[in-house]
Amino acid sequence: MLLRIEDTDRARSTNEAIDAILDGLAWLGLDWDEEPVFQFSRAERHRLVVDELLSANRAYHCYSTPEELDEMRRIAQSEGRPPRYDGRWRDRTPQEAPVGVKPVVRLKAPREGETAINDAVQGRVVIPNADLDDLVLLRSDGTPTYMLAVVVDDHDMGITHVIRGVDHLTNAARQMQIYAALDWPVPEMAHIPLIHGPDGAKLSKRHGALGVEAYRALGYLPAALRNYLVRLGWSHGDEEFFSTEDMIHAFGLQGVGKSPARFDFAKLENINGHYMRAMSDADLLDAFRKALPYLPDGPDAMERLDKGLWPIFEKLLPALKERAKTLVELLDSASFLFSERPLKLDDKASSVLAPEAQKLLSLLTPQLAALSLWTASSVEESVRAFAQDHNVKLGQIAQPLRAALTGRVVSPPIFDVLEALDREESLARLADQSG
RNA sequence: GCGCCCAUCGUCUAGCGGUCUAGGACGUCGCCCUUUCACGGCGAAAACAGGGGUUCGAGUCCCCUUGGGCGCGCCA
Repeated sequence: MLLRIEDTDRARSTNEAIDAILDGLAWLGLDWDEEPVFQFSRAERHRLVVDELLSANRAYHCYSTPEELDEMRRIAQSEGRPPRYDGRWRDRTPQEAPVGVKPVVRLKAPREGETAINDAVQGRVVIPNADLDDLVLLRSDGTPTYMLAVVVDDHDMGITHVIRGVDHLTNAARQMQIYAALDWPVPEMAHIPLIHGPDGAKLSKRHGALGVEAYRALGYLPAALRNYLVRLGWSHGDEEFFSTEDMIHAFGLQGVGKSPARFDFAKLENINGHYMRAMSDADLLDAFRKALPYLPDGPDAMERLDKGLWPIFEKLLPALKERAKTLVELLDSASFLFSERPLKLDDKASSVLAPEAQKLLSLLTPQLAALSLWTASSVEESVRAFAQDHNVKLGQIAQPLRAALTGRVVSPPIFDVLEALDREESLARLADQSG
């Protein structure tokens, strides 16, 4: 697989922008083999193609200034016509060129008839040529535009399928005019629907859309995101889960619908949770460690876990992962492990630790301290006996225990927590809260 | 404004003229499991945008309306 970076817009193609693309794709697991091709490095080739077009009289120099073009569009708009370039330089000679104006090169596009796109997803789409003006091939500074560059590169690189968002549909028509002027065969085209925001409004950077890197910080797994994304606008019967292998076998343009989908975080979370549970503990641990630096408060948590707490984390991971839909939730649900004593209790935990409960805990603590063996089952046995002796339900002692040990009212099974925390830490936390 | 495209539960979708009293998934709501929360299991509510045609028969074909989206740069 080959990666091509379309960097013909020099101002926007900053190193940061390019790194963000590379980084995002790599994280998502969308790999490429050879060195990326930077489109701008092929500018010389693009200019050569334009020379051909010029000498074949399929393109021409245009001396209209940006101000002139603005004016043109404004007037057209006010007269109810489409805002287009009017082709005023189409058939003029260079002798008429105003001095001091650097020209652009425009394609001499057909003015009548229509251009048809045979699209694998959209079907046959016909655009009147009157709605397509003479697009710019070379800017006045001599650099190629994207419109020209894609066509030349796709042709030179032997691209068989052009698959992209519908926002490129009319570009496809324009590009076909370039193919036609060059007498080149047109690759298979497929324009897939766009993804909308949860509110149905458009999803774009300008409207709060997230870059790939944001999904990493949100704690999603690349495999889960891929799975979620592939099911947006495409389906394969009733199947919901697809491994990379499955996708490769099952995916086809025939299954792609034409209507746009809304992005639904609830479903993404569900799928992510599914992947987390389905993963082996070792793989999940690995994914978690890799993601940690990017998660909110992750670096801080990493520092604390590095102080010998990883074994405890690992021990509780099977219980923890049942309760988390994202890596962020996983981190949050594990935070009691490395919280410093005395623990800060959340509101619900404080109310669980009423005086009555505190009294029970102070009675239980010495009994636990006397245990010769500290395992989940030995502790459980002891606590169950305690509950019976004091004629309380298990929950009446388990909940205060949970509150005292985790600072919360929700956690993995409490006896597993006791075991993971170990005797010393558990007893210390109990002492902190049994007042 | 002009051009193009879209329209099944709240959301993602199955459906390619009769098997649809419309299926699955997420979400929601019950119940079960249970030391909490999850997981898991069982169950429920929930949709063919509206109107005309075509046809023996329309969610499925055609037209209109309405509602959405995309495009109209010396951006990509």
